[in-house]
Amino acid sequence: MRTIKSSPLPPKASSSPLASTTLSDQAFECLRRDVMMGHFEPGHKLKLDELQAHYGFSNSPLREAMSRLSQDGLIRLDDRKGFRVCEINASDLEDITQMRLLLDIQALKSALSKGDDAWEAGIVSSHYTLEKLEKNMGQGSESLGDTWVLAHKQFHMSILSACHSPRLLQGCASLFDQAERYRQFAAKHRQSPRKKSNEHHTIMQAVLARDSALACRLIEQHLLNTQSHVLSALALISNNQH
Amino acid sequence: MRTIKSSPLPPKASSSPLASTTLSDQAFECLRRDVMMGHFEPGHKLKLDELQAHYGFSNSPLREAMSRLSQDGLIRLDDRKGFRVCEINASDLEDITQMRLLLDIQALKSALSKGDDAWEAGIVSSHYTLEKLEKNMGQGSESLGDTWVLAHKQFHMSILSACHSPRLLQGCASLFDQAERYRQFAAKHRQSPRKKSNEHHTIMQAVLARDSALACRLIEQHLLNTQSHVLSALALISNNQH
DNA sequence: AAAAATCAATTTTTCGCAAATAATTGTTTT
DNA sequence: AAAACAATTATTTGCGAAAAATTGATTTTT
Repeated sequence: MRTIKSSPLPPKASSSPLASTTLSDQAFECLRRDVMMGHFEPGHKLKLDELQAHYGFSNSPLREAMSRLSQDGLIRLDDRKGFRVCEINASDLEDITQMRLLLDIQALKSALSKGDDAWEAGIVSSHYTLEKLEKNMGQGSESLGDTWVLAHKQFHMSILSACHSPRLLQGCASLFDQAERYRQFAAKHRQSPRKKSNEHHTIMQAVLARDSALACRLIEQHLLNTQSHVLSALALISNNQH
Repeated sequence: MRTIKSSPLPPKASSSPLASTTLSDQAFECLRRDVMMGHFEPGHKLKLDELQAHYGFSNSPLREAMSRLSQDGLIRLDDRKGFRVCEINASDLEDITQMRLLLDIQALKSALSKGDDAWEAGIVSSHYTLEKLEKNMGQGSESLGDTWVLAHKQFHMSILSACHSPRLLQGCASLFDQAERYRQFAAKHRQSPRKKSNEHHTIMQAVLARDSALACRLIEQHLLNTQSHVLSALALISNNQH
């Protein structure tokens, strides 16, 4: 069962108005986005022909994009057996969460000590966008989920953005994408509607108040909540399929 | 000035007797090794023709290998300007070291609490190999440096190997490679001979004794020592070139 | 007759080559 | 001397061929 909802056909990346980038880059972004958004089922085989037909990119750029992606924990490359989207399971999610606890909290501490006024403004801005999007939730089209994911990532990364370490930031971003895939999967296979919470607002308040201890505690809880939420969804599904 | 010392010509990876792997994989390993070992100058442009001539791999496998490598912090990909080996500078090294302090120590704690007898045996074994290699240092050929690098990495990773988190382990390994590149660079541009130290032995003792606090402190010192050593070498060079 | 194994055919991945597109270098002209 | 232009160089990308794996079928054996 294939589930590709986005990206019509031609090299037309939705969020990249400039076409001056490489085709490989565009393919990379499209694929990363679609895998993260859960537009592909977890174990799905990524056949070259199908991707060519769906994206409009040709052999070489797609292959390069997937090669890059395979180093990022989203898709896997079996020797001589092609590419496939990484499978998901409980222990892998726990690994992701543990890493996030380590990296995100470190990045948060660094950001809190180094952030300036522009940084604070960025946080307020992205939070505003996120909240507004959540208010209109449920009515719009299916692509609204995509914009929420982007806004959600933007909010979290804006908080960490004042951290000076490029590697730490990239690690956090990469882990966010991997976790987001799990969240999307749980959201898709869930009957009860999304439970509203104002965790993001509370986090923002603590961050703006530069209350490091509180902010760290809240982020930690946020990550653990997400994990347990997805874990229970995973358990439900494996039960249903039995 | 090109400085490629290894890998004669054909697809003959030195440490991979099985030729059943993909050409892309072989190219990936060769390139990673050669960049890590410092066989390429830091800013060096990686032209397809040159690499084809030196390794014997053709266009496509090389391109895929470099695409993968570019996600790993060793080589860089400028849009439409090809690939080049990442440049080195003091602040980047500091970033690497900070990340290593974060990840390695976490992995060490985890390993210390989970390691079994086989784990201990692995540490003793790799340390023995490393020490033996260091005794014969300075007499052998130039490829002896390469084997030392491998043994050195093997020793450090054998300590961490009991850590259960795949992501943490991979992160430590990746950072090790990046740091190793700096170490190689410092070693190459250094007049005073390598100063002997028994840090590795001390670390091993603390690890085998499961003294977590001591082991963490020693690893921390080890990483910081390496950093300051390379930093002073970097400073010397930038002075000389002025 | 059923199960296992060998073999053939199709599908898919991998790789090399060449054309097209972009960037760089050197030259000429204003 | 500066700017525009032309020629060379290099990267990017599409395509086809070869190698490998998967699938399905036929045969053999129990």
